[in-house]
Amino acid sequence: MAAEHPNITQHHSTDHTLNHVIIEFYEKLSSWEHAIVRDKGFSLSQVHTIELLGVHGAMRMKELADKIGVTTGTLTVQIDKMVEAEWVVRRPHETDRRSILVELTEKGQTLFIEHDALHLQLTTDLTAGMSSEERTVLLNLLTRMNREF
Amino acid sequence: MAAEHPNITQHHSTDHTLNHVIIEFYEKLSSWEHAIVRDKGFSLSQVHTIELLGVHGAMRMKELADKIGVTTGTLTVQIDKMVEAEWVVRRPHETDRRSILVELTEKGQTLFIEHDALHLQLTTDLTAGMSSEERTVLLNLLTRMNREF
DNA sequence: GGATTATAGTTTGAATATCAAAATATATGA
DNA sequence: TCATATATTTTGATATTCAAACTATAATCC
Repeated sequence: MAAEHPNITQHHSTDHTLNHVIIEFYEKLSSWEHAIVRDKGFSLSQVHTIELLGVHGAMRMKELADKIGVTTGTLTVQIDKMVEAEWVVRRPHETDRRSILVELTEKGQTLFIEHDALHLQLTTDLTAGMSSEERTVLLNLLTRMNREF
Repeated sequence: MAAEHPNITQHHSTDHTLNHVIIEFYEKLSSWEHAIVRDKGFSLSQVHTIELLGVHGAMRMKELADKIGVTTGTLTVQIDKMVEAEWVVRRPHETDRRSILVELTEKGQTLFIEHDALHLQLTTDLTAGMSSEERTVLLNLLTRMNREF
């Protein structure tokens, strides 16, 4: 048993290996995001909120809370602060008067675009050694995984 | 401009699309992990710690803190609790007397294995629609990305 | 329709997690 | 040796989080 990797036996199936590679990828992204976030003075959840709103557009509180993985109570106070900072606004849902939509302000958009550019740089760096065909294949495979979530 | 996706223009380059797919994948994994964690009564950081120690084996405090994305001060109190719960132990570093190695106990190993099984199930589900060749390609591409981090 | 149950969001108070800075111990290099 | 750098812990203040109670609206059932 290798002293430095006590929990990995040598002859995993592809599935096990793939699983660990995904976990490693997730951990590394998570660590990268953490570092970015701390530098900018946001919390991790706030950046996730900006990312989600930036990529998906306006969303209900409940939907957002589910996607981030926090309770709606937690999200309420978080969104309060983000409204205060003028990154997002609340507006009523068109058809469901219980619901509230949250969306990025212009300032929030700018933050999203800046943060997105950092992600793009990372993605570019990580895939620098790939051919354009390989990047296309990766895009295809990840898209299909996202659909299955 | 599509009302529901105000921030995504229609004609992105592959790189932009790939970037957003990676972000989406990360957000979804993060949300999944959050939900798992809340059910079990751990914190997200604690599970990351268990994952990291499980996959990498024993690690120094500093190294662990960097990978998780917290300060060493934060990690100290977190590890205190995990030692208390008998999931990990501290032991001196062989050559550097400033450093402390953290490693999983048998109980911690069991937790890791249980958590890892959930991840494996997720990975299996997400790649259920792929051929074995596609899974191999995915493994190859992700491994190369991990190396570039 | 009217009553009941479910869902969306907010508020509150307590518990927890986080950081920055100071303190201690050891290592490294001039 | 002395000065500087690194690893960890401690501390006190701040921020985050949850669960539960509460309000408002929607959906369902008789």
